[in-house]
Amino acid sequence: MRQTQLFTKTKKESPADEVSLNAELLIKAGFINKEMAGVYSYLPLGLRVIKKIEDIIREEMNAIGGQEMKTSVMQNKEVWEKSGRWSDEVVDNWFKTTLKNGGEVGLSFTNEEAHANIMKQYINSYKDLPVYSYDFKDIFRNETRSKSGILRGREFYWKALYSFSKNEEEHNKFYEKAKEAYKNIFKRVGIGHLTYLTFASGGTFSKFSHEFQTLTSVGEDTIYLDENKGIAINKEVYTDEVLESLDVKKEELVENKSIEVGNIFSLGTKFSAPLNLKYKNENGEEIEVVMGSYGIGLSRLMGTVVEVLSDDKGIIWPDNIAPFKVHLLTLGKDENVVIRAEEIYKEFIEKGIEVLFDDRDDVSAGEKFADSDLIGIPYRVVVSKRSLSDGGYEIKKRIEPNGKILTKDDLFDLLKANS
RNA sequence: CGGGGUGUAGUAUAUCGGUAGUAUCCGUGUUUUGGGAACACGAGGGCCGGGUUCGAUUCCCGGCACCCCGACCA
Repeated sequence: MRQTQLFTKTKKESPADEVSLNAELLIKAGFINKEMAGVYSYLPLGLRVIKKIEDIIREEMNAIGGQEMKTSVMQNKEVWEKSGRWSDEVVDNWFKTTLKNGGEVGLSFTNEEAHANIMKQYINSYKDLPVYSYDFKDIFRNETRSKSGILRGREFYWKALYSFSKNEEEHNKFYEKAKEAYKNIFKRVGIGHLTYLTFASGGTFSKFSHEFQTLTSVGEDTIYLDENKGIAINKEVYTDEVLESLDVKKEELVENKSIEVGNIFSLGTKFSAPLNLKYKNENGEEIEVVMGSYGIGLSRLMGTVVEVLSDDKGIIWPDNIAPFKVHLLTLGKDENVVIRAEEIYKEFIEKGIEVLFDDRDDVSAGEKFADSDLIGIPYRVVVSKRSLSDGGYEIKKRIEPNGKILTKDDLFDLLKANS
């Protein structure tokens, strides 16, 4: 894409009404637009990142048998009354509204009921199980206080998968697979090295739930990390008993602030019982379905990446979720420079390498570099009089201080080797 | 929901009870191009409602919005 065609522009000034780093950088670089507290629009660059994250999650969910669907945002009150979660006394952060005919609807704040209710239509026999359904969805929560940019919004984007299994054993097998899939996701998104499987409170049907916590000082959670074992314990379940059951020693734990980027949870029959979600086994007996829930906040994940990977110049996107792989810059209006840049731009496109081409001819070199650092695309390729007289194209990784001059063939070889 | 703070051009800010200033951004022109270029000219502003006052952007009251701390949540 040509930067002259991109309608967003970078801002030099930080927004006055944002303190959090993720919002500051994402707004300055033109990835998101703030609409109101806790509500952000995703602009072309930001949407590209969200879609990259979405693709990674989709691949991992499909790999463990997930089937994608899209559940409605408007939710049927009756279904939620059955599960006991319609009342404001039970859930106080619903966004609810009234229909013209007087009926009430709510906007999705979570998805267990929606999925389980659909499954009532399709799960009748043991032959129908297991089933793993998921969707990507905008979720609405009437938070009393949203904060930290896109880390905690009133409207946010998530993936939720629900597992429907015949029994505990079948459930547990899938649960372990989901755990591995989640590890893959955070690794592929680029924060695997900072993200830890964390034991948290489980509820009625299991001792623990599992959270994926990314270390960052802006996090809202406190965890106790055992670096060697690669696991952590949420403060909410940090007791001697728990430590013993997990075979970790207090002396080896380090307290950290962290943000929950995902969680997986055994639900047992908490929803299948009230919603009457049952199947018949081989003997014709009716059995309640065993459920599990597996969530990731994509918008929060994007914000977390920005929080933990940026530097003083701007964002540093990991290769897998960067809006583009290459940021191509021309310096100067020299005719030969422009011709060579146009040439290599076409070649990037032909080779299927995602490229943002800073083809602006009225912008100084310094400004182009500053913008490029702020936007944070992994590879910067410069075409200028100097680079051409030095023998080709300068390529520099965003995370490295210095670049090098390569011929076109070597440049494409390098990019190919790193894709 | 408790506590604290802030609302001035697109953005970031200054001053002031009496014609609202600067930077950036934007438009025009000339000269520039390897780390946010220079000059000239031009356009653009006081959250909403009420009160005090000859006069309010400024002071007072109410509302709304936004930020931060706490409680609560992916």
